[in-house]
This record gives sequence, C-alpha cells and structure tokens, in this order.
Amino acid sequence: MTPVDETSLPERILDAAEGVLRRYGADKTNVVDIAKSLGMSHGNIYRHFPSKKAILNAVAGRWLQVLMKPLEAIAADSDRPAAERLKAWFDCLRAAKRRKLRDDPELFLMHQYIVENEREMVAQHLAALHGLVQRIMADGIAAGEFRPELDPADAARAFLLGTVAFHHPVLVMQNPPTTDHDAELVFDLVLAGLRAQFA
Amino acid sequence: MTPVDETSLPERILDAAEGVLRRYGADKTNVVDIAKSLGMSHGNIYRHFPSKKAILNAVAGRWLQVLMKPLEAIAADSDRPAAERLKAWFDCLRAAKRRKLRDDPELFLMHQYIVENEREMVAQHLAALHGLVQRIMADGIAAGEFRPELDPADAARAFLLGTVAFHHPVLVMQNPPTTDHDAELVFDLVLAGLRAQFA
DNA sequence: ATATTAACAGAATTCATATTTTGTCATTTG
DNA sequence: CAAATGACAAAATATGAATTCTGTTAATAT
Repeated sequence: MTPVDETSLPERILDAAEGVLRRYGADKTNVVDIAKSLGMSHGNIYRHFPSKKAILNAVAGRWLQVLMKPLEAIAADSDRPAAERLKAWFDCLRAAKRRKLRDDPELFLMHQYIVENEREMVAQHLAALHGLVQRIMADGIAAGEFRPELDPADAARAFLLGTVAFHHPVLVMQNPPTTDHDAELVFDLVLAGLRAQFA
Repeated sequence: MTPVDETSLPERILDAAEGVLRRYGADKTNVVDIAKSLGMSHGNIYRHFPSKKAILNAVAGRWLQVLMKPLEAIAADSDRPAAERLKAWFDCLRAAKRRKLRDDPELFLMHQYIVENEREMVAQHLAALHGLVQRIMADGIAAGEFRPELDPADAARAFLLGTVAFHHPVLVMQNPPTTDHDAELVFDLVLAGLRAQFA
C-alpha cells in the first residue's frame, strides 16, 4: 500500500502549473518550465496529461470546483428562506469572481479564455450552476415564497441570464466595473419578479 | 448658396469608409483605400477627419444613431402601456444587434472593439439608452402599471443591466447564442418585478 | 483663397527566417 | 517493470529587415 498523504503527481503538476501561470501569465507559461519547477523532465509530464491545453484546462477546472463548494452549501441549506439563499448565493458567486480578478489576474484571464474557447467545459459548469439555482427556486416555489406557476428550470435560467453582468468574466473585467449598488438593483428587481403576490 | 442636395464630403467619406470596412474588415481597411474609393488622394481625407480612428468612430457612431431612432420612437409613444413599450423596445434593440451581427459581421466586430476601447463613446450611448428606458419607467410608474416606490433611474439601470446578455456585443456574439425563449424568460421575470402588485 | 495633391518621415505592419516549444518515443534508471 | 529521461520532428512563436500605412506639409490647381 502506497502512502497517500503525499499529494499525487498529477495534483503536484497542477500546483506547479498554477504557480508558473501566476508568475509568468498564460502566454509565457510552457511545459518545460512547469517540469523544471518540479525538478523533472518535461517528457514525464506527458505521462499524466495528454497536452498542455489539458493541463491548463485542469487548472481552470480545479478553480471552478473550489468556486462551486460554497455555492453548493448554500443551495443545499434548505432550512433558510429561498430568497435569502438566493441572495447569499449571488453574493458568493459575485464576490468569488471579483476576488479572483483582483488577486490572480493572470488566472482570471485564463478563466476568460476558457469561457470563450472551451465550450464543453463552460457548458458543464453552467449546467452545474443551473442545477444549484434550480434547487433554490424549487424550494422557494414549494414554500410559497415564489410564484407557484414558475418553472424552476426556467426561473433558474432567467436568473443566471439576468445576472450575467455580475459573473461573466468579460463583464466582470469591464471598465468601469459594476457596483454593489448595481448588483442590488438587479437582484432586487429579479427577486420581486420571483416573489408570490399576496392578495 | 451651395446646393446641399449632394451629401457633404464628410458624409461621403463615412459612406466610403463603411463600404471598405464591410468588404475588407477593420484590419485591412486603410485610409488610402477609402480615399481611392472616392477618387481622391488620402491626404485630403485628413482635412475632414483628424485620424483614421476618428473615421472609424464616426462610422460606428452613425450606426448607433440609426439604432437609436426606432428606440426613441417607442420610448416617446406615451399612449401605449409602459409594459408593452418596454417589450417592444427590448425586442427592437435585440433584433437590431442580431441583424447587424448577421448582415455586417465586420462592422459588428468594430462595434465590439469600440465597446471595449472607446469608453467615452460607450458611456454616452449607454446614457442615451438609459434616458429612453427611464422615460418608459416613469410613465409606467405614473400610470400605476409599475410599483409606485420604484425610482425610474434605478429601474432603468436595473433593466439594462439585467438584459445585458441580449445586447452586449460580446454576449450577442457568443456561441451558443441566447434564444428568443431566453429573452422572453428574462424579460417576463424582470417585468413581473416591475409590476404593481394588486390587492 | 480654398480645395486638393504629391512627396515625405516616422509608426505600424508584414514576411521570411531563426529560435523556442510541444508532443513522441526509444532508451535508461531504480 | 514502472517511472523517468533526453534526443528528436513538427508546430508554434519570436525576431528583425523590408514594406506599407498614417499623418504632415509644402507645392499645385481651380
């Protein structure tokens, strides 16, 4: 039995790649440098990843996974009111994107590249986000918080499309940036649209 | 008195520029070709425009003006219900962008370039759009169609931000494109949020 | 006088070539 | 025999000389 407390080589390759990406940016990153920072020959990298692109995608995918965790937690917390969860979910997503842009601009740029060029990966990620929002919507409708005639899938899609200004990387990077006030404005309007109208 | 039924030279330069842009794309367009297509030397162009960039911006600006006309008409038509006008306005804007992308991809690309690089111009255009939507909002609130506590300026900004997926050039160009169904989903949700709740 | 041109300098772009990088694989190492 | 290497061909990218383009201006035409 192999001791597994050491992180696996694929993982360490991704760590190394992330480091190189952060330092030099996506353009100047090459497989030889990644290998060098691990003290191995670059040929060996290809025993674990089929291509440089695959490495970069895996780095991005890992970030998306990290991003998802707190969003999943919020979506799963069925005890809180749906409106509250939806707000928390939205704030969490928005904050994560903004933080990434501020702290890891090079990696954020890669994120943008992927959104523009790796449709399959983006589609998967969007489907995952959609699933989470749909769950909140379904809970809200079931609890009578949201309008009963809403379809949870449609409502989730409308929500994600309506708030795209605050999480699509191109728009998050845009200057001048959207403000917290803008986010509230849009969220409140959409939330009002979801809410049940009491007689 | 000069006969003015002839279009002015600046106008004809812009027409020529538009033609060259459409044929060769923004990259391959140069001032010499624009002048050649008018049968004059390129030096003469600089008596009417200070730079190539100014010509390109003017071409884009002219398209934005054309785009604005029907939107202004809809916003000004205060007899129709606000909800109806807002829908018409949204459909008109969305249709115009999609038509441009389909019919004049080269010019649409320039539009995108401008949104990314000519902040002042974009800010002005957005302010104009905002003014129109604000007018519809104010009418709707005054007529009791929309919630009375809404601020027309905030509501207009929220509307534009919430529907950005359907008119921001980067997102309009995106693959896979948003569908009519998507547009309806978002519009209906936002409209529900604007509407007065009857007791 | 005013509109236009043609010649020009400096900036930007292209293009051919040199260099680097990717991805493979036969060989080596532990 | 599993893990890693290093030498290699093909693809991608950087470099710098040659060309094209922009923007100016003195000269020309109307």
